[in-house]
Amino acid sequence: MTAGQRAKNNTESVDNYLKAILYLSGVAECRVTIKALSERLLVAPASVTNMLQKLAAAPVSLVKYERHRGVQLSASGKRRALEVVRHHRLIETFLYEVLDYPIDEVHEEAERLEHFISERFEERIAAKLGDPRVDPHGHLIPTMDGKMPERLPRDLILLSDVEEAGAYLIDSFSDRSVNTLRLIEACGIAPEVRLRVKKCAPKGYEVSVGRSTKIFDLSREVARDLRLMRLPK
Amino acid sequence: MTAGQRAKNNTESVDNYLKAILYLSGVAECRVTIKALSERLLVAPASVTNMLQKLAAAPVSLVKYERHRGVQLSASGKRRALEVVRHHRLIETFLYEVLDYPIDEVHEEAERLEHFISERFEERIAAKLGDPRVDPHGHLIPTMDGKMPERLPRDLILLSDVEEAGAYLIDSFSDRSVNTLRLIEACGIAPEVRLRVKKCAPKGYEVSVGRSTKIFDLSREVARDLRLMRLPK
DNA sequence: TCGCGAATTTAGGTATACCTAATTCTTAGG
DNA sequence: CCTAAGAATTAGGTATACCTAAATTCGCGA
Ligand SMILES: [Mn+2]
Ligand SMILES: [Mn+2]
Ligand SMILES: [Mn+2]
Ligand SMILES: [Mn+2]
Repeated sequence: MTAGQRAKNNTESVDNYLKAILYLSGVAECRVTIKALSERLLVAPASVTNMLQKLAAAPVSLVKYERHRGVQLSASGKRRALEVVRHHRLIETFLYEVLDYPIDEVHEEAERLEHFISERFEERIAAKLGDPRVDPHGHLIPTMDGKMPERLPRDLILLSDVEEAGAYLIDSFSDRSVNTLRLIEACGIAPEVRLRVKKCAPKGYEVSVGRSTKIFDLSREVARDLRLMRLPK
Repeated sequence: MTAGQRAKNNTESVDNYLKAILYLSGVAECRVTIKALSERLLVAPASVTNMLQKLAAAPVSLVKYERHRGVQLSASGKRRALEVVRHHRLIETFLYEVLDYPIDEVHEEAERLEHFISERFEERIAAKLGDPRVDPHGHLIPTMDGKMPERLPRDLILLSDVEEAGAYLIDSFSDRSVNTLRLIEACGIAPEVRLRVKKCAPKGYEVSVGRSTKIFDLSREVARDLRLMRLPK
């Protein structure tokens, strides 16, 4: 990626479109609709169409776009999206581990800075952190060479989908809802920590965390933000 | 400063105008010409006039501007400029001390990031660094409450203005020229280090640094970037 | 004191990234 | 198989921050 190319393509706005497409297309990498992007980015559908046309028409096009049939990332679009996600998650880890940020403030700061740090900055914080594999929310960090690492095949389930009491391991949780994050932290919830589900009721869940026996009530709302790994019985 | 106000006023571009005015108006805070700003910011004079008119007309105006008579910072313009300079110098110090950046790379990174870090980020790196007084180039860091600290009254002189051999203390040096910075570092030059000037010739200077007896040749070019403190005899 | 050149300002234009309103396309249900 | 609701696109407009070229203003030196 030459300096010139980068200057033209990678504005903050473009980065955010690429990240949104990556996220919305999921592991199956299916086509993403204008409407979905419009909702995620809080931008009018007309603006999305406009931007996608530009991204597709660029000298080195970042998306595959066909009128009325949605978008997918091109190879270089995906490369850039993963680079930005790597920035985001490294920055979150750095803020949390080195600068002692409260967990509910790392996301917002990372969301801004991810677009403005240099390759050197990326390299230095990765080194400082010992090339971490996951961020403070348990999300995998794309590698230096631009690939999302394979996760060990885990039997993952959202807490909101759990229907029977039992023991689980916390895999990861959303980085977006400040309320959820505060609550989660108050319970001692963190990636790789044990979670015992005591009761599943329609309005919420009773759980205990780690080796503590204290019982916490988690709402359905919060439960949708919590991804668990089923433990073999 | 409310969030709304901030969103409207403090773009990267506005920040850079304010910093440039602060710098060019000097300690005497005299008026700055459009031409001087145009040259420092690498922007056409017409663009400068345009921007200054907007800054002056803003709901809370950032500059005092009168047609054909140059600009000065208003109280709030100065406050913001000093805040950005504080960001810049704290970031430089952080990159140098915590992330082990080479000295000649800190400025460029800081020049970008200074506009995008939050108050929390500022607070955390300042804490991590123990509220440093100066940056790695020896420049004073504005305080948290937005004032440039008084320097102890020092008898300062540029190396390029030195006319007689003698002993000096290095006060500070420019953060802008990568070439100068590399050279300076190779000599072991750093703030508060002793510099002995052995010979002043028209094409340059012969100096030794710290307790070393090794002689280095510094060009006039480089000498203009080096600020020294005269030592009492 | 007058005019000329430099500095500044005005006028008109570009690119990015948004917006709303009007139009067109797609497709699922009747 | 047709149609209308919803999705997408087009058309036309805004704000920021630049640009060049043309017009104006200032102040210094003859
Ligand atoms: Mn972002
Ligand atoms: Mn995260
Ligand atoms: Mn800057
Ligand atoms: Mn500096």
